[in-house]
Amino acid sequence: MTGTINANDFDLAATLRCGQAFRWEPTDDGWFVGVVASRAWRLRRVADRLEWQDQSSGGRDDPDLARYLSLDRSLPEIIDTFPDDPHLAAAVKAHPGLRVLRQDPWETLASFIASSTKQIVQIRQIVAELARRFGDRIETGWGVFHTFPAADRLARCSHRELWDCKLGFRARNLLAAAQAVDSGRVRLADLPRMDLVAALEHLCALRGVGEKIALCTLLFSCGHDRAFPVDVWVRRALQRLYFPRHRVSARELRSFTREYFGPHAGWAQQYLFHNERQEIGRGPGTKSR
DNA sequence: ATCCAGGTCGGTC
DNA sequence: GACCGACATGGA
Repeated sequence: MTGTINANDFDLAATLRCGQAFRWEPTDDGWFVGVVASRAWRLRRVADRLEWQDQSSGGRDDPDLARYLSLDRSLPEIIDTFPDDPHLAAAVKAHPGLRVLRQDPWETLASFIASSTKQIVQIRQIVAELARRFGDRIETGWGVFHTFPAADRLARCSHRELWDCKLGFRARNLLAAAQAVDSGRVRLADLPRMDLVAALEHLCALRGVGEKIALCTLLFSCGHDRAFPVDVWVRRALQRLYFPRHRVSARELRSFTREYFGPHAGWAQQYLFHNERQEIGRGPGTKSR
């Protein structure tokens, strides 16, 4: 099937390549290809609309795509809630149209469990390998794809099988998480309607899941717009922009990020994160990365 | 070769 | 509470 949806205030490339999702790839003929809701898609910008195709030949139209891309929300209204400061304004101006996605909670949690002290390139490799080995195969006219394996599938993997996907010491954390989700001990479906603090605690019960990974999951897949994960990049940005005079403690940073950025703090975080990463490679003293 | 990566955990002081 | 090293692996 094919179709278009309204896509004002939307930057497809920035949204898919800003580090919140790990499975989208640009093609040389101008599309982005990936898998959402167990279906392969390709997407591209056409004028002020988003054109999409999926592999089904007569299947259903899908409102889930707009939801996945957060196109059902008003970006200007979200940005209006940001505090009025020049640093954040510059980050927003650098990538207007960047949106926080609503991804599948399990895929997001699993991906970020794999992310700890890994470069984004390597996270992408790990996630791709998990899908290739354990996901369901999807054939399309424009390539072969794999769904991200559900928790019950990974729960049946051996430690060695996960280890072989280059997970290293993260393998046992991912296996334990898969088993916890599969058994119902951790209930991802409840996270969106839980209080942010309660949801955070629920996820942090998992070994290998601390505040940062939990907040990424809650922001990128559960609609918790207030969740503000602080990683090395965001930490650097905040230190330089908001605390130039003294070195901030983790404690100070936590209270600052909880108070200052408002009800959609996580979106602000994503602008700062993406902007900080883009800075490298175009600033003076260019370190390539 | 050396450092660091979208961290977390279990020890110390 | 804060500071520190271990944990695996590979890219730069």
